[in-house]
Amino acid sequence: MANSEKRQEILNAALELITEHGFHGAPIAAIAQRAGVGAGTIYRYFATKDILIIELFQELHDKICEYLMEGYEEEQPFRTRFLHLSTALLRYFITNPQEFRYLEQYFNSPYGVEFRRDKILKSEGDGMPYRVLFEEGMRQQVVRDLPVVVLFALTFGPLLAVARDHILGFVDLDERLLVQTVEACWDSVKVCPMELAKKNVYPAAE
Amino acid sequence: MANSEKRQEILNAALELITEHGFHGAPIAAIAQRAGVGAGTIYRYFATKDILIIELFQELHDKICEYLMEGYEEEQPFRTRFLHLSTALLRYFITNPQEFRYLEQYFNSPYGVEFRRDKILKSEGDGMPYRVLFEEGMRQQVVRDLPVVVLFALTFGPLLAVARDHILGFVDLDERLLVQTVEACWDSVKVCPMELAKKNVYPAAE
DNA sequence: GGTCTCGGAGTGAACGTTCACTCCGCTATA
DNA sequence: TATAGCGGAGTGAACGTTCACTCCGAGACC
Repeated sequence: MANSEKRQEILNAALELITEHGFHGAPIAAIAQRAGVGAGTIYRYFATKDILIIELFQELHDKICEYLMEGYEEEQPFRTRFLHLSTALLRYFITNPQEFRYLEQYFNSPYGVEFRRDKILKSEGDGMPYRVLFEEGMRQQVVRDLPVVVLFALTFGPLLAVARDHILGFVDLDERLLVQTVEACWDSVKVCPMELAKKNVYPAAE
Repeated sequence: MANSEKRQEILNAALELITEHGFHGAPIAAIAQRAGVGAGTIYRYFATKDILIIELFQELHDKICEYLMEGYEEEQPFRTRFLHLSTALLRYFITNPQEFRYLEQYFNSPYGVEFRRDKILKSEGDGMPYRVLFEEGMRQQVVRDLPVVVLFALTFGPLLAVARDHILGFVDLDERLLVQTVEACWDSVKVCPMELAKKNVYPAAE
């Protein structure tokens, strides 16, 4: 087994075991066994278990970002762009349940809080298509005038919840239902036409 | 210290420590110390640590249900009822951050999955005002025709996410913003007037 | 009333288990 | 043979749980 192959085997084994049994139910010894290496070998590639967990997250994160941007076009209208990103994200999750479960655990742990703190506080839009979409959309009165954090919550909250429920078997998200769900999310983020009309006709009323 | 007082002290200590450090960062020894009792005493009230965790959850759950139903009136229109429940829930969370953090951890663990499996599979609406609201709302074409699980996701997904972000200090949810957020949730759950009109005029188109 | 007895709640040191991590001998390759 | 990478038994710390013991207040008896 080549060098980098062994590293990948360790990451795969960690993904599988952590997905099945959680961070605390996946001891280094078990990861080593499933990867077909010795326990000590893991420490030749990752200084600590924490670092293994973080690097695994970063690999998955990069993979998803790449997937989301496939076929994404800045020139499309806001709604189209939102639907593209969100359906792609949801579709990725339900076709890669293992990766989803890992990410879910990661975000619901102190690791994830740190990650989000970084992302939110540094206000650059680099590589964050959603942020750009929301900020530009607010300027053009297509997206509600709410803090970006709230818009994120309105979008990712439902998406993560339905993905989880689908994977747990609580609902069967076929393509039609998936699109309906994402459209519903959009309706919570967009400025609805009636509100917009009211604002423009009686600007002082607000 | 009376008998039941001691039990409450243990529950309080567990709530504090688990909120601060997670399930795995709150050893029985530490809970006992904070509660001012011996480690062995805890096992006179709770057979295992798991049972302590589950009973603590049930106490908090009951408390919230009671709070939500204060001033709730079945006769009000759907939107009013939805806003009542959801603003109450969100307000409860941000004024009781410790309880929220505990519930969040609980739901994001195997305990929570079991709980939700029970709640979803038994389709009785007993003590579940949201479920009644959604099912009745769908029949009257006020709420979108989606699986109840998806409607739950559209509602609780954003609410939990913004509550968490408020508590972590990523956003400041004042009363105005809180209501705006809940209204946005409603817009993802309700049937929007244009859709309804379309459906009624061209019923065959769908 | 004073003293003795007893039941059971309370205690915390000790136990067995599990874990992340280390260390040193082994092996494959050149 | 020399070297670099690897393996897995070993290590100490930390955990949930147990159990032999302490302590105290309520009755029983004088």
